[in-house]
This record gives sequence, structure tokens and C-alpha cells, in this order.
Amino acid sequence: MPTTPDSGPGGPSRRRASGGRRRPGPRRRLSLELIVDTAIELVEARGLSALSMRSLAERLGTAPGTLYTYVANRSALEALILDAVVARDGLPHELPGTWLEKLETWARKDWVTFREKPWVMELRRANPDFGPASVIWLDSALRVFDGTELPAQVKLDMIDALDAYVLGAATVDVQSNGRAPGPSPELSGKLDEAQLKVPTLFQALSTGATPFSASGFEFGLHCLLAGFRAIAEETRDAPPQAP
Amino acid sequence: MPTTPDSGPGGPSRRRASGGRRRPGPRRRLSLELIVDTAIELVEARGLSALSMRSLAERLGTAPGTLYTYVANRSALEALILDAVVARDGLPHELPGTWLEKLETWARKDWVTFREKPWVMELRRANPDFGPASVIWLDSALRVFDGTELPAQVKLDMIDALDAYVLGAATVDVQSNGRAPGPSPELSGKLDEAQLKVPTLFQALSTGATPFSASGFEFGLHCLLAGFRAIAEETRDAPPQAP
DNA sequence: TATAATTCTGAACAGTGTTCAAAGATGCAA
DNA sequence: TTGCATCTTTGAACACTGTTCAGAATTATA
Repeated sequence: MPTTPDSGPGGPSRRRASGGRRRPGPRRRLSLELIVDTAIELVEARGLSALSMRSLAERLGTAPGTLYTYVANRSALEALILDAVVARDGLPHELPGTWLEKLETWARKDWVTFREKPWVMELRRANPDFGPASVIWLDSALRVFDGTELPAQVKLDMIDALDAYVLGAATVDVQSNGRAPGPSPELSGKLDEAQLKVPTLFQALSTGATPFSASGFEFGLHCLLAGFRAIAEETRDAPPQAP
Repeated sequence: MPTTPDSGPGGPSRRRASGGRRRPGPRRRLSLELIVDTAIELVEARGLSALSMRSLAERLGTAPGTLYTYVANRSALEALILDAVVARDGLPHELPGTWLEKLETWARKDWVTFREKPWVMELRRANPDFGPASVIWLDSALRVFDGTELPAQVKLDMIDALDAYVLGAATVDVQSNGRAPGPSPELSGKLDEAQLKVPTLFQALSTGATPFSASGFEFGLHCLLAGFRAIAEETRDAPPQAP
């Protein structure tokens, strides 16, 4: 189904069957781009929870139902928003350094983005669809490995693994934000009880160690990348079955 | 369980101030345990989206408002549900093998749970609170390292990193479930266009490689654990600053 | 100018979490 | 036993949510 660029991909009425002539009906007062941009403004200002079809419509000066002429439903709108912010600042393959260094700074950049804009993370988690920008992003991620002898599947697996780790770590981090970074208040409240019931945890915390530490993300990132490097060296030393 | 089993910790009215004598008022017809168990039944049968204060109240034969005498709000209810299913089947330190093997099979077990019961994963993502069972679980996770010379912070970092990876990977996996495991339909639909715009991705997919592959989780797990092992060996060869 | 097609509006529907006054139930003291 | 204070339950209500839909308004074409 060749959806025309004029009316949105999710819009119920497909105007201009690639012919070009406008079909009867009043002119559209909005556009997909305007809707998505306004939605992003709204989310950026007041968080994802402040985005509703009603609030968005109000900001646009229309009735809520009007939006459904441009977008199939809220889920489709979120997909558009996500695709609009994917790869907003640079693509992975444009980064400097070796392929490992590119992976590293890309992961770190995503980590920063997720922490600064949790709504991007929430959208990514809730929306499985791969929009055009996401496809281009994946292509760019693969280009990071240009000049490497790794099998395509390994490249994809590395991308996925790194992506999963960053997503998971950011999720946990955003969750535990605002909580005490020191010994958890739950435990410090009943110290003697903790010493009895969870002695190992108690002892670990009393050394000054803390779960969800600031160094936590870097630690896991380092480990994962070390594993990547090892795999790459193995592959180089023992090339594919058919030499 | 230190909290009196009668009235819940989240209940607005704290009955029996550990004195013992009942205070005036009708007998409670429900209990926290009953509420949580029924909620779990409901979720297990029809998914997390089927759980609402109304549906739960109906299943319990009461009015929705009644639930708020036992639980502060929906979020608190979810926390109770989560804590009730955490470590349902075994604790990490009870697993066989070396500490690395314990970590590995624990991660794999969580992975399986998350895929089979996505609602557990959703609850974990949405609920930052560490309930009593979660604290015990963390204690058990630390005991995995018993007999190891690793610093407490490293142990916690390893636990967090592994946890984050499993959570992220399961999230992505559950998302992309139901989608074609082969070349994405979006791309195969417009092959010639893909060949032009995203040649690297196109080429990778044409070799039979696929993103979100079945092997993806195991790959990342392997890499992460390899990193752990390397760190552990480093630490053993170069013990802490003050020998 | 008439017709068909499209958009926009405003009300409505079913659902959500949550609150609250009133009613009923219970223990205790007088 | 009577009265009272306290607690639980109820059912209605509030403010939301996404979504649908008949009707009104607008536009291009025959």
C-alpha cells in the first residue's frame, strides 16, 4: 500500500492517490509535522504524562476528534514522536575512534539522553515499531563495524546487547532516582533487624558500597565492551569455517 | 514478616497498635493476603492490563472503595504484588556451581520468567520500591560471591549490571515478539528502496542475519560474564591498595 | 449549481484511579 | 442495657483517559 506523504500514514483518509489533484473537502488546518512538533513541545515541557489527546488538541486549538483524522490512535502518535527524536543528534557511524570506541560513546550518549529525558526512554520501551528514522539509525549502527571482519549476526547481536543494557540500566537508574544513594532508608531504619535477617547485605552496605551507584553504568559498560573485544579477537584468530 | 498480618502496612487505619485488643468497628471481610493473591490470579489469567481496582473489587465481591482501606493506592498494590512474586522459585545463592555459573543461571532464569510472564517485568519496571522480599533477594544475590575476594562495590555493580541487561533485553524481546524474525517486513516490502537508502543494513539482512535474534540474549550474557571474569582476575592479581 | 467527498466539531461512551458522605457493624464504658 | 466512639463498607460522584460518531461546514468537480 503506497501511502502518500500528504496525509499521515495512519490517517484514515488517504488523499491524493499519487495523482496530485486535491479531492473535495475543506482544507486541512493542521499537518502531521505540526502535530508531532507540538506534542514534543508539550512532552518536553511537562513530561509524557501530560500528553493526552485532549491536551494536545487544546494546544493546537482544535477538538480532540480532529487528531484522529491525522493519526490512527495515540499509539501511532507516540511512534511518530519517537521516530522524530531518534538520532536527533548524530548517527553512530559518524563518531570518531575505533569501532569499540564508537560503540562506547554511542552507548554513553544514549545513557545521558535517557537520564535527561526519561520520556524518550518511556517511548522507546512502549513502542515496538521501527520507523524510518530508526531503520536509518540501525543502518548507521551497522556501519560502525565497517572494516571489521565480524559476521553480520555478531554485529547485530552486539548492537542489540548494548542497546538492551543501556535501556535496562537507564530504566533502573531513573527508577531509583530521588532515593538515597547511601544505605537504603528501609535498612538504616531498622539496623539491628537488618544485621540479623540480611547480614551479607548489611555488611556490604556498611563498607560504604551502594547499589545503583554512579559508577554502576560505567562498570557494566566496561564489562560488556571487554566481552565484545574478546569475541572480536577470537573471530580474527579463528576465521569462519570456510577459509 | 514483622508487620501484623491483620491490617496491611499501607492501610490507612493501623489497627492493633501491637497491644492486641480489637478496636470498635465491623470485622474486616478481606485481608491483604487475599487481595494480593486474588490480584495475582487475575493478572496471571488475563494480563496486567486487566487489573483495575474495579475488576479486582468485583472479583472479591466488594466495592472498589473498600480496597483503599487495605492499600493506599494502586501503586502500593502493585508493589505488594511484585514483592509477592519476587524470588518465588529459589534464591540466587542456592544455585549450584561457581559464582559465575550462579550469576549465569540466575540471569537465564529471570530471562525466562520475564518472557513467560511479561507482567512481572512490567511491574519491576514500574515499581521502584524495594519490598522485604526484594531486600532478601539482594542479600542472597550478594551471598553468591561468598568466598570471593571482590570488593563489595564490585559485587553490587555486577548484580546491577546483570539485572539491567536482563531487564533491557527482555523488554526489547517482548516488544519485538510477534514480529517477523526474518528480514523485517518494512524492508522486504520495498527492497529496491532499502538497497539504496540503507545498504549496510540491507546487506546484513540478506546474509540471513536478523536483529533481535534468538541468540541475541545469550550473546550479550556471554560477553557481560566474560567481562566479569576478567575483572575478577585483575582484582585477584592486583589486590587492594593496602596489602 | 448540485453532488460527492472530506474535515471539523461537540457530545457521548466506556473505562480508569480516587474521594467522600452516609450507613451499618462492633467494642467498650456508664 | 444504653450510649458512644470507632471502624468498615457502600454507592455515588469527580476528574480524568482514549475513542467514536452524527451532523455541520467546507471544498472540488461534473
